Amino acid sequence: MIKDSKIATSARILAAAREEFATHGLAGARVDRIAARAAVNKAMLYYHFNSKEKLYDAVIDEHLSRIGEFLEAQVTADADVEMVLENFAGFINDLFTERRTLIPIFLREIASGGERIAAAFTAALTARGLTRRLRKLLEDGRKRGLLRDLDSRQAIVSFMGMNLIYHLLSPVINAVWEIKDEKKFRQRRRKEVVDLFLHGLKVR
Amino acid sequence: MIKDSKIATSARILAAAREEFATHGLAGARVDRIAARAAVNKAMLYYHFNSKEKLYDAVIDEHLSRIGEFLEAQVTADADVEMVLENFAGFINDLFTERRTLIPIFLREIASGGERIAAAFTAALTARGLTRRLRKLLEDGRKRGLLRDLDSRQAIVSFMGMNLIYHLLSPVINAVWEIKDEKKFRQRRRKEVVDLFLHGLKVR
DNA sequence: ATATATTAACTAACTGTTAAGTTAAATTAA
DNA sequence: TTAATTTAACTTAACAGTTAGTTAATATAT
Repeated sequence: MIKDSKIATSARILAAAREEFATHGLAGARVDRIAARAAVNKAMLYYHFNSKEKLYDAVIDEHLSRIGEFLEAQVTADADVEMVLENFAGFINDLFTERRTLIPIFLREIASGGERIAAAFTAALTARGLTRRLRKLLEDGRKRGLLRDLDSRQAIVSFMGMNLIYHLLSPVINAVWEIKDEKKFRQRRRKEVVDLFLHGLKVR
Repeated sequence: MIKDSKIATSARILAAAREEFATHGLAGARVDRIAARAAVNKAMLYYHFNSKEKLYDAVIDEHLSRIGEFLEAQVTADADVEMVLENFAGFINDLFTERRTLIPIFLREIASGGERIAAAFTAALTARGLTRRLRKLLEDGRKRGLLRDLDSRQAIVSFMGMNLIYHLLSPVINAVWEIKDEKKFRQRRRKEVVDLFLHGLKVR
């Protein structure tokens, strides 16, 4: 069938490109290597994707739309602060665990300005009202005297940082803190992070 | 004078390389652009630094030794938890503010495995006993019933994350949270982070 | 039914350019 | 005078992108 083989080919190219761009970045990636890895003729990359840059764009877009799906699944539950924070921590964890190649691509995008990631995240988050709702949650808690008088944006950024840091810098952190069982450390982290943040947030 | 002109030339090349590698990464950097920016003939790069890779190494080493100096200055004060954490937050802040080009280079290094950064940080930190001392600090506080029963490594990693995140992801965070006055946000952050972490750490 | 045209998918070989790295000669300093 | 710098011009390899043509499947005409 034509359709099947078409999908298979361009999907194979995309998968190969994902790996190549993740390990070498846009400038360091080699079109010939992508073709070889996908087991297709190099001209097929140009037939299906027009240019190296456009292929890179396709890889980025694929990642971003996957993040969109993850966020979509997140919108449902609208419980208390604990629940929302735990969901968020889980979301970050699942996302970066499932999409191994996302982290290096993400890091390199940030290194070169991060405009497209910034735009995509802003659009994805505000479209679903997630920033607004997260902020409101903390501010309501504050008004009701349950949470401390902290700048909600600063607090949320801190929470993001606690959650993201190990995913972004695991090679460095593992070395510095002599972490042997990375998987275990990562599993425990989710709970520790929520606990620390909540304790830091609540009034005594 | 030989010495003066020698230093001037190779220092100019190094400075130009720092910028180039920061904006384009190793693979994306152009040797001709570095030469043009440094206002020297391209052959001078090879005369002074042998290869593009070695020049890149020199840039990395320069950054790492600067971090070493920052850490050195940190070793002195050995006060209470509050002081140590505030010093650390200040250290991170000063380092990344002073060394603008460090962040993109750092991010790209992590993206390509981060081995050299991991090794350098581990060596620099353990040589000065900073990891050990930081851990001991939290565990002593716990034994004396002042601090909560948290995994000290997880807590410190969280604190690192809170401190680093805005430096690493400012383009994204500014866009998502509509931060107009970046400088102000950054200034306030230091205090907010220490406050949140300490509150999260202390027993009620 | 069979021949003809059309199109998508694909390939091998090629091209032009870019960019790292070299060299041999000239200039400068001691 | 000789050693250290510096330069313009050059070489070479790698790489992104192209081309001209093939194959096989599908649609259209007779």
